[in-house]
Amino acid sequence: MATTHLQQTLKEKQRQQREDLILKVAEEVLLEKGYYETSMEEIATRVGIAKGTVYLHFPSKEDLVIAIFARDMQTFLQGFDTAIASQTSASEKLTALLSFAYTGIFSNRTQLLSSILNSVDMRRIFAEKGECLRSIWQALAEKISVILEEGKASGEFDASIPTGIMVSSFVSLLSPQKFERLITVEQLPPDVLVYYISRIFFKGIVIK
Amino acid sequence: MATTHLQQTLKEKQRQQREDLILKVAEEVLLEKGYYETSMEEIATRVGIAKGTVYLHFPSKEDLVIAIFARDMQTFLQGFDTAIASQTSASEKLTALLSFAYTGIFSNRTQLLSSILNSVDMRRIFAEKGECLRSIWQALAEKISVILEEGKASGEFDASIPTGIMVSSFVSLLSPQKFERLITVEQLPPDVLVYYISRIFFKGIVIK
Amino acid sequence: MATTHLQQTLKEKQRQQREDLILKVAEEVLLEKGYYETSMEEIATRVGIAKGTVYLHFPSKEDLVIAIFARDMQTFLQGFDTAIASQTSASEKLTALLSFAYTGIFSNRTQLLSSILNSVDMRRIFAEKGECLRSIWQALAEKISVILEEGKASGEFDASIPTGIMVSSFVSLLSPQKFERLITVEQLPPDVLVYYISRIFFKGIVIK
Amino acid sequence: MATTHLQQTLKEKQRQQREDLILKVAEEVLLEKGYYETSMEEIATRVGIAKGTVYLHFPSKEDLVIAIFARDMQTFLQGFDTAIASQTSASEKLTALLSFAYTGIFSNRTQLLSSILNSVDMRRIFAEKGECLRSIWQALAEKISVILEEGKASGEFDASIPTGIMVSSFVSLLSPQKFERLITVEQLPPDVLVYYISRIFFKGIVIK
DNA sequence: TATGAATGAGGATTCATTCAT
DNA sequence: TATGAATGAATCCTCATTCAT
Repeated sequence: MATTHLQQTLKEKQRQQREDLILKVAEEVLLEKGYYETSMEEIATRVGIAKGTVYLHFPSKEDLVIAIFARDMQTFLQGFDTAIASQTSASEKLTALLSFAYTGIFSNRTQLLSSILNSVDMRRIFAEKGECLRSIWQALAEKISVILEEGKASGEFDASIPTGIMVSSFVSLLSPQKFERLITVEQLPPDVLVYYISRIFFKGIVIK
Repeated sequence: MATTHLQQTLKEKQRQQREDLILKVAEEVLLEKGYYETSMEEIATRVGIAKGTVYLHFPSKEDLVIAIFARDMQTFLQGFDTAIASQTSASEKLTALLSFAYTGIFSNRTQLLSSILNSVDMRRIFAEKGECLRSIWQALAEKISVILEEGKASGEFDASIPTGIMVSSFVSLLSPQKFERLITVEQLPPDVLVYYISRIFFKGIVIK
Repeated sequence: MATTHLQQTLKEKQRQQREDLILKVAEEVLLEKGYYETSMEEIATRVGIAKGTVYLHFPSKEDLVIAIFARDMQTFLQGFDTAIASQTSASEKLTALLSFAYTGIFSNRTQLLSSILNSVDMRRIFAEKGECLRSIWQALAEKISVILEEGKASGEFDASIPTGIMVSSFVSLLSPQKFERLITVEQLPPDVLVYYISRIFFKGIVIK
Repeated sequence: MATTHLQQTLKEKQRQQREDLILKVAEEVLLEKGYYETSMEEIATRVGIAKGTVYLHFPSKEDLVIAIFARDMQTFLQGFDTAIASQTSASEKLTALLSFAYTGIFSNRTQLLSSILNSVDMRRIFAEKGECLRSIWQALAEKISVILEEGKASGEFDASIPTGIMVSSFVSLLSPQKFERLITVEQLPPDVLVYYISRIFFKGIVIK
């Protein structure tokens, strides 16, 4: 019995591992080729399993992609909390977020998140199937919102600017798309980039 | 002779009109559905012509899409110049640009431009066929760059922030993607949005 | 009245000339590209007229092709008679025919005739529409048949070989397909080729 | 393990069988309709499988056709060797070849081979993709060449006729195209036909 | 459970033919 | 009469998904 149960758990663990591997590989291919140029075949091959096996984990290509994003956003949400945990002021928290998005292992995922979320194709998919994603996204926007409100309350941020616009602006600056060239081609160190972006977001480009 | 010539012109004009109509419709469908979910058939049907007729104007789906972007960017470039023509200070020019991007008839196109240019799928197509687009894009970035340099030279803008980062930040804020919800769902008037975005970009969100 | 009639004739002549030109050009393209790779568009363009104009002369692509072959076979039939006119013995006549097929301006057409008649595609077309062709072909086979019978009657040819098989064998050797390489690549002069082919046909390859 | 291996072999065998069936059916349709009138759809339907399945075996229509010819020529080459194995003199060998080409199950294939190889359309396809075919063809011509040279060396054949011309003539007489009518319409038994053709090729039609 | 062969809907593209001008 | 824009049937090919083994 106990053995059976352990085997159960072992199998479950293996299953989980494989699922994670599929998600990881699929994410890579997706980032490289985009949704429509990515075939289930290629994902399976790269993982080293058969096409059918992917379907044992995810009922459809759409669901697979949604799972990728769900996981990424979840991870992001967690990293998010970790990143702001050690910070006190609202602006420090936001800077820490930028840092988290542009630096280290997560930069690739941020890239994926924003790059694909922006595409019309993805939007359609999420519009139909991605209810769970929207809620995570909501949570994210809410967290940023809270920080901004905190900053306003403490007199740090300009309370006359609507929080919603602040959130959107911040999110815009958090998408690595537009800054990619600076990092890859012009070899700008990510932390320098983060420094300047936060400076712009907080103090603007105008000399006072 | 004169008649022939006029007919020539007339036909040419009709051809041009149809081509414009195809571009317009295709742009709409593209914006709704994205590249891969858009079929030539649907474009043709919506225009009210046969599939084959589309091919009389554009040799392939890719070419059609590239034509759309080329036209949009061209139009944008022109509107751009018009928009900044009557402005004197660098910050006024940038605000005018934001205004141009978010207000009036062009807002849809800005949407398309940024929404599709960001998709991985489009990137691949443009990487192969869209040399002309890259040059227009270069021109655009260059123009913004010039304005920012002007502002720096006149002491208006903070010269210690690299222009490249300023450009990317500005372009980020110029993509309507992230602000779309505010306009459509929360009914925020575009000019109010522009007011706040420019305020953030110029002065930041921190209280001095 | 007379003028009208002359004009009529003139127009008719022009029409005939154009029709001939279309046939000539179409024949060239056909020889180069084969039936299915040849488009009506290309024929028209090469002639220097519009696609629709071709249809004023030939109701369909199939009909155009049939017209080409009808003309070619007609020409061949005439050249045939001219070629054998000055010959007396049956074998001289056949040699003259080989010479006619492989030498001079007609070699191209012989090529076309045999090359296309052999293709399955053409067969289908001729099976459906080419009744006229079959009759010309009949006439041709009949003429060769007559010469062979003459030769048999005069004791020149071996009467124990069925004439039908002789005809088919002769026609086989008359198709430039298999000998093309010898002429183009190995630069064998056509008349030398004719010399040897007739020698094989008449005396065989065995040493007596 | 053994089971797995056997299953492997079984599957492989089934796959091979299906592939052979596709080739066989495709060959039939091709012979009936020619390359361009043959659709992948029809081939699939006649085999009793779906369109896509054909593509599991052959990456494109062109490749399918090339595979047909490759197999046919291979088979021909083998039958060729078998046919001449039991013969001693050069002329007996050549007669055996004619017999092989016109008699029995291979007659259809000979038909296809010569009928399609002669069409301009096929030529174009093979020019692009059919390198392997050319080499097989070379081998065939070479084998015939060798037999003819043998015959010349043994004093059997007339050494004053160039071997190349002999080869081409022989190949011409080996194409069933021109003799088809005799067999199908006039009900001439193939072996009688072979008898006369070889007689013509060896001794000619002239009475000595 | 894992496989991968089979499916077939879907879409881009071509081109013979028609017909309004 | 000549044109060439418009048509749409036809075809190749892809790939997400299913299912027998």
